[in-house]
Amino acid sequence: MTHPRADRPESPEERPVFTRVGGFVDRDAWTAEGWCKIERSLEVVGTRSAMILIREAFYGGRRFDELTRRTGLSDAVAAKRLKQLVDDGLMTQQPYREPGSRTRHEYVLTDRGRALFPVVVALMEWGAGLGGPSAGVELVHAGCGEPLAAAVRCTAGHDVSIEDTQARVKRSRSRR
Amino acid sequence: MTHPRADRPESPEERPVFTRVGGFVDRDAWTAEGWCKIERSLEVVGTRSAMILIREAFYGGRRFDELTRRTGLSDAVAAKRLKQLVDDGLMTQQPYREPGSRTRHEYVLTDRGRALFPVVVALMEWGAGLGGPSAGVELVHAGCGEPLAAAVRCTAGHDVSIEDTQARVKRSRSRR
DNA sequence: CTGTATCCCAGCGGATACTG
DNA sequence: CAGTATCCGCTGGGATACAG
Repeated sequence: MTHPRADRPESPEERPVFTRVGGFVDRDAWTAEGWCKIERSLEVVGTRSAMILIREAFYGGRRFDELTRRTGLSDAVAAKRLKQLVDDGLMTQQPYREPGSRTRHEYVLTDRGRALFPVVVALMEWGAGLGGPSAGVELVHAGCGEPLAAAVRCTAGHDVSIEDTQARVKRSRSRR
Repeated sequence: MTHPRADRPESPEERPVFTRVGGFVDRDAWTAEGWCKIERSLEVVGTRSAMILIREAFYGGRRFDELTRRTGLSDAVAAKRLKQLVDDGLMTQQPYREPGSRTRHEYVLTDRGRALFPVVVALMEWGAGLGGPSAGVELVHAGCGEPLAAAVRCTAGHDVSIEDTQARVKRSRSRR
């Protein structure tokens, strides 16, 4: 049943990608009901404005003013996207009172938003490899000062490379 | 100079994000010349079509037909995006000859494309947390069968959490 | 200061028809 | 089979003006 099978045994210029295991899906099963988890993610954070607002939130931005100015987004776009991020549960608006002034709201990341940490790090790392100015914000480990890098591991704790990755279809005996 | 400073020392409902170190940038420096590495990434893989074509390439898709059918993209969009991905150096087109038929081209990921591995894994993992059908493609470690997860580490090898992350501005004394 | 409302344009992505 | 060309609707995002 879980018997390894190379889908295209010998290919020209073998550049390893995931090993496909079992009968692999085709289009019908794919697009059927949002099976692809990447597409699901992109429906929420697939826009430029969403990702850079989240970046800015990780950098510590909280107030509307801060978030728009430091992202360079227009008020309208920022407001719309922030509302969507709140609706989607990535941020919440918390009342906040500065001594002596009236109550404000601050946007703070929820756990779901904070769970994008590896995504943000991975995108930053990959973007750094594209060339361009090497200046900008750099993320480092507070403990030792070394820069961060995204890694892939299995839940058993092993480091996993692309060659060691198997892609298999998980069927969840759904009704119908 | 690199003296730690909490930008907003005590905030309501302290939800940790990155510690900002040094004078933090503002909008002018930001948008100036593409300093943000995330924005740089998004200019290349910021569209839905780009990401899911790359996903499909990781799954082993190579031929134009395969890539369009399994992504559900229209021919036109797939062709346009694939051309862009080739131009941007994420894929190459390799001639490929099936015994007995004429020469074809296959799209294969370059090293730069394959470097998106952590991004893909991180997005899949995050998307799985959004709910929806739990079926679909699952990535596992071929060695032990356990599912993959994205992790963040420093180059010294320590696991790094959000709380242990410092964001600092790297100025690269650029000309002008 | 924190948004909302409107107008506008560019780009994404689908559908269809056509080429080599 | 592997695209290209055209048309067209939708949305993202900027600008500007206005509101609480």
